[in-house]
Amino acid sequence: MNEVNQNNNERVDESGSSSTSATSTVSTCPECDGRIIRDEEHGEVICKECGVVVDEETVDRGPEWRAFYADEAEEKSRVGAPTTELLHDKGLSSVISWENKDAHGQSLSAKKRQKMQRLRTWDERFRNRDSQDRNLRQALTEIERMASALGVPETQRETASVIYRRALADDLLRGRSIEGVASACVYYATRQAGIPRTLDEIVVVSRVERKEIGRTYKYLVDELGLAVEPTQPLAFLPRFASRCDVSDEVERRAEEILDGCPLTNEFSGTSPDSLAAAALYAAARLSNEKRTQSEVADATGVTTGTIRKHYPRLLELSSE
DNA sequence: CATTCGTGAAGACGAAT
DNA sequence: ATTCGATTTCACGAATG
Repeated sequence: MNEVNQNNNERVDESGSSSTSATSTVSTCPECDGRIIRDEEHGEVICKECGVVVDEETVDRGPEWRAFYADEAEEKSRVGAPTTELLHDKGLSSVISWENKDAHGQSLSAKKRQKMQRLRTWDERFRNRDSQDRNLRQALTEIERMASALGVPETQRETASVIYRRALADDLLRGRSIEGVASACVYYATRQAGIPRTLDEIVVVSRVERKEIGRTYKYLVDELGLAVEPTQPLAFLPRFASRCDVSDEVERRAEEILDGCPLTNEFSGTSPDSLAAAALYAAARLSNEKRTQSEVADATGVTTGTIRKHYPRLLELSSE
């Protein structure tokens, strides 16, 4: 009930901007100090630990307006207005009496009555929208709060918000707490981005039980027809490694171990975070940076027993 | 002495019915 | 909605270095 998150301290770059380092390799992430990797496929520079997209020296929060070369103009014109999903709009409210009387207390003609009835139904719709807005507003601050506590980058917060909006629009919130759905949205967003957090990690910053988050998540995925790829053990590795404070070499070794294991057959059904933890333990053991099982367990949220159970097979398969 | 290892009961989860 | 099978967790004691 203690532990967790000693590495999430916000570290702000006090030296301000400048730093005009050429477009060479950046090595540490401004958000979490993790390793920065160049993603050739998407032409992005990203942090493998938290998923932050680091473009040269700034985090890109908006559309790309500028094109530096002629060829880029086409590519970058994809964007529209620089909107953010994190904002909500205020609605106006008004009250319409239920009585069919005019301002003088006189009864209304049949025609006017019909008109008023139409107005009421519209009023009802707007009022309904208002309550949705309040709901949304609260949800968005929740998402913000949890995301920043977890070090989840902007883009993922936005997808979380988008999902929440869809859930709201599709009337999927009945009987569910705002927080629960918001938590599930954050969980989904991180998974979607390929930098998944554990349900346990979400629980730490959420006021909702793990069980409910899981249930809600599944519900959302089903109802909204969201496509989620099964989580890969490799996705957990960078964060786990940094929490165990092992060298890059050990991390790479753990990657190799996981690479060498066909997930489809041998390890189907084994939860990916368990495998990541086991691989990490195995890698540290192979190198001269041995960690105890309980150290790895504390850092990863996987129990010692589970690590024990898997690491021998991982070693076996990877050494062939 | 700390760490690792093996075990079984109990809970949680996904798939199938 | 319930049942079934597999996995994970937890707690314990034994073995190991």
